[in-house]
Amino acid sequence: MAEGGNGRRRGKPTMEDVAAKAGVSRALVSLVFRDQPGASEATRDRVYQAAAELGYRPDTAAQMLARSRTRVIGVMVTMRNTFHADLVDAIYPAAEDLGYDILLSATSPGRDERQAVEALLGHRCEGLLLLGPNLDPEYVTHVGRQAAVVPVGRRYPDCGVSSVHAAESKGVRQVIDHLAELGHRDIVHVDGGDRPGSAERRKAYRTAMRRHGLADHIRVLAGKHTEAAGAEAAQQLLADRTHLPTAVFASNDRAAIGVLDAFQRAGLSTPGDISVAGYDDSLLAQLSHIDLTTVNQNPQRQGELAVRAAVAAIEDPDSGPQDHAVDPKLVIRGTTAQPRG
Amino acid sequence: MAEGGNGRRRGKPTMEDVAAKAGVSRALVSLVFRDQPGASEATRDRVYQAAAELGYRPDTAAQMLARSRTRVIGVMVTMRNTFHADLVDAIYPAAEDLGYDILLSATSPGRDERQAVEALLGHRCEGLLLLGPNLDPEYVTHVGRQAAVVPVGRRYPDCGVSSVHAAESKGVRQVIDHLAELGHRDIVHVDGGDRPGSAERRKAYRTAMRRHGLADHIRVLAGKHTEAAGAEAAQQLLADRTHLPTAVFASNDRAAIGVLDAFQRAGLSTPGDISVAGYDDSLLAQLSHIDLTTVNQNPQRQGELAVRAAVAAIEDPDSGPQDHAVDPKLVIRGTTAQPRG
DNA sequence: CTGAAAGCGCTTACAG
DNA sequence: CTGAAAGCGCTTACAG
Repeated sequence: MAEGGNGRRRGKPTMEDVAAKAGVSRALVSLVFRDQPGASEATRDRVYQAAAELGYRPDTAAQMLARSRTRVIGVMVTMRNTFHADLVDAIYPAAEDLGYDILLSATSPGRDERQAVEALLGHRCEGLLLLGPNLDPEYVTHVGRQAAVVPVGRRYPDCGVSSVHAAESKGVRQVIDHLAELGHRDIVHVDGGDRPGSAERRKAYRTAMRRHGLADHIRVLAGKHTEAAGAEAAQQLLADRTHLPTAVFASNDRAAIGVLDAFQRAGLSTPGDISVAGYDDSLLAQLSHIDLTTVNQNPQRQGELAVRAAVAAIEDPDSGPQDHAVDPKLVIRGTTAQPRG
Repeated sequence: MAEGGNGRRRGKPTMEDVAAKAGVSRALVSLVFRDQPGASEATRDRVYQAAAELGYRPDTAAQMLARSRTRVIGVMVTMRNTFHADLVDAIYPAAEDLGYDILLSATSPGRDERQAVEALLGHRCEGLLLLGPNLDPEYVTHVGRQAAVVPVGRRYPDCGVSSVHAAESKGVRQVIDHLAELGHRDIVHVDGGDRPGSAERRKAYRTAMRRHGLADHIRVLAGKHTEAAGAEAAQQLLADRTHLPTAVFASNDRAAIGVLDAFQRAGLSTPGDISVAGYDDSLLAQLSHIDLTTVNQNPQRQGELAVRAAVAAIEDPDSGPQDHAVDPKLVIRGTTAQPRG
């Protein structure tokens, strides 16, 4: 604030300026800012004081260059994805703890995943967290040679990279256990087609049904992780009212909401007439008027593990790739209950 | 791919390596990569070829440092905010057109707006787009001296910064015009308390009602831009069924959805018994089972203008601050219709 | 603690 | 086009 100037100050203060003002050497200022031993408390104070008065802030680009290390972890995200938002919430503090800086690069219409990744590589990220990637394995392998890549939410076996993902089968199993314990037998699964995680969830559904001796009740309807697809599946069920299931397990929350809505429009009440469960514990599921029973994938833990995995690979390049499976948690809300009768 | 090595390659290729491989000078490589005149087509090809074979990519940090210009625009965002996502979609291509790089910094629980901004300043962003900021004017003024700051969605008069925001009053006016033309007179407004844009929308509601000679029907209920607050406001209305309005205009979509839900639970149908309109044209509003009449704030245009405003301020520091008001557009969907009668 | 020096990977003139 | 040079703002070791 001791600036007094008007207009934008083009020449920003450098370490040199701080050193001059504090009456110390440039090397000492560098040392103080890096929190290294070798300066007395009094000197540190003087340096910080001078820096504050000048509005000095170390230049990240210069630091990166001089260190030949950036200490930056890049994160490829999709803004609209609330699960990614949850992950990012966990990633920032985890990175800070380990002394790393985070750079976000978003995919969006007109900016594909590769472009987002290339931008991060240009910034010389040492680590690269790929949230819900849809990149081909060859490319991931290639990028994995330039940075410590950690896909989150999908495994890339044989690409030489660590990954973090939810233990899908455990989440699905919890859902089916929950429904079966309530007394449901006719439990239909609306799947997510080729969407991430769908294949695992479909398979886990079959397995869990069999475990409960409900092999004969296995029934999978094709879906797509959209509300419309969920509604359509529900219409299919409603077409034969005499054989309505007592519960529907959808492959994600959006599809579950479509199912819910179609049932409601058809005059069925949830969970009175039919129970519905989703997957993701999205913001939508949490809305009080939806109040959907669903599965939380523990993004907090996944984000934290992803950062740690990247840092491990950066700091010890000889540590091999590791797959981290995070246990999801069933969240019981208002759309599941005992079947009528 | 001509790498053949195993394990992560620590020493990344530099311009020097490319020059050697292509058999040209370092300066020439620099020139080619910056797309400057002074190299023949054949030479350019050779350089690009060599770079591709080596997997060379210019080091952003080194470029920034050497240019004493970063050509980077930082963006402070909130991941969970879909409006911000829409803005970011527009910001990337707009920045690329003008030759700028984008750096995203997210706010999140445990990482406040200042922290997000400071991180961007550390990366020497020349421009700073603040999406839906809640920073105090003093701080904005201060940051505005270090970079070309452009708040989006809120004005900071007297802070010496340009801003981009929606022409709230025009959006509200379109909603009230629409409802009035349908024949509604009892139009209640559920406001957003102190949330961004709420004050303007509240005021515009009153003005628009007066324009239609509906001053006596002005009625504002306190809200909060949440679904719960919307539901609560609806309960208040339902408490006196004999004086139910024919239409409700909520200050944002989430509140509108709360209103919708409370009415439905009370056995009222929309738009049959009562019309409901929101604001934002969020993803929620677009869900087919909600299908909410609302106002689109034209994020595409706002994002584009924000980038342009920042670049204008960067490249011509003498251009004064400018406020850009973007016209919103009414999106008529299924929750509004003629009142019963 | 200081002070001088080299280097990180680029850009930017400049003489040839 | 080349080639040598200075500089961007730091870090890093090193002799004193």
